[in-house]
Amino acid sequence: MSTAERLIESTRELLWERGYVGTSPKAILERAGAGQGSMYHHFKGKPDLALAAIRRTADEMRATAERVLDGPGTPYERIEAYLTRERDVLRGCPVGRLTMDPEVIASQELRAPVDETIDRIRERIAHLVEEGQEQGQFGPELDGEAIAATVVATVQGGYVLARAAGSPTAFDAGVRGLLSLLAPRPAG
Amino acid sequence: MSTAERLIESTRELLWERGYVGTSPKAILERAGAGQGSMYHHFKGKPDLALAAIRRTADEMRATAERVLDGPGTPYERIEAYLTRERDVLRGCPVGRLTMDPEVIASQELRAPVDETIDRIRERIAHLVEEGQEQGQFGPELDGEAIAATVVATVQGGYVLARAAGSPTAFDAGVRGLLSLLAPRPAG
DNA sequence: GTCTATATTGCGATAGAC
DNA sequence: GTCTATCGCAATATAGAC
Repeated sequence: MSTAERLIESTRELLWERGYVGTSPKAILERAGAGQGSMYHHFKGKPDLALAAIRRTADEMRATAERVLDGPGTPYERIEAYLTRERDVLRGCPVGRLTMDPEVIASQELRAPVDETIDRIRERIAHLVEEGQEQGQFGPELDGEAIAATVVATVQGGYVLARAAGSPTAFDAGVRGLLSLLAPRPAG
Repeated sequence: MSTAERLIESTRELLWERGYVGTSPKAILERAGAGQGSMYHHFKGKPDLALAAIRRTADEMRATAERVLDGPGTPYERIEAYLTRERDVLRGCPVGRLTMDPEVIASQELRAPVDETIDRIRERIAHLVEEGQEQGQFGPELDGEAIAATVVATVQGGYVLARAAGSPTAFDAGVRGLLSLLAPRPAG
């Protein structure tokens, strides 16, 4: 792996663990096994390197989510698959956690990949809910966009509950609760 | 307001805006209008001051939530009141945001008030769901603990969606979606 | 109790040798 | 391209005057 690659990968790990304000160039360099010069040769500085790392993490997460949401099964089953896919719950969401970072939120550039990724997933789920309605799996009274926001929020908030408690139990409970509310009508 | 009070209040504001790793003693002192000596006279250091601030914020949030959850109305109405109470959505949750802070999570002492507050609210909502079931307002197939986790997660995750988008719209959509799923059965 | 002065360490970036 | 050396400044804390 090239030095630039190792810098990006180290930054991704640290952004996930400690966020942007909690991640120092020094820590990145130590993890990547590189010196100061390498970083400033390949990147303009910390924000530039972080942007590359955030973009990659966001793209990866979007791909992972869409693989499940576009996979096999009924709309309900695909939403269920999205909600229950394996996650390292206590680590939190590498994209969502960035929204709690003041410097990410203050920067139009750093926030953009976060916004776009979450938005894309939300839209994909909204569309699935509408498909489910056409098939009679979900009631016609539901608003696809609103349900999609609830689904994504339950995941993102599940991480908060789990990390607060130091246990993934609450994440699983939140997902289970939502699935029980979403469960297809017997007529479905 | 005493110097110690001003230090705690300034710390609360900064923890909300920037988290623990993003908040420096210098910034606290500037906001409080105090010198280095005052802080180290009243508190053992940054962690000690942060603990006082977190405890107060957690206690306040718990009281605010319980005031609504123990207020008037049916179980559904009280959960609705909790979900729709006025919030400064783009600022995020002053308690929940701390779960994304590596140093808060690493410290048993700093995490405890966060854990206890979220847990208390969750338990109160779980109990409300069970009351609603006894009154036939919610279906007997629901699990109170799971629904409570979904409710709290929707709020916490709603902040994530809103901050990602730079607009409170998604928070409101998530809440609306959840309320539509929770809506009392017509028979209720 | 509060202040200023100071110590030590690390941050984020630059310079320039190799 | 990568390294070490260095810069200017802030983080966290201590010392000691007032």
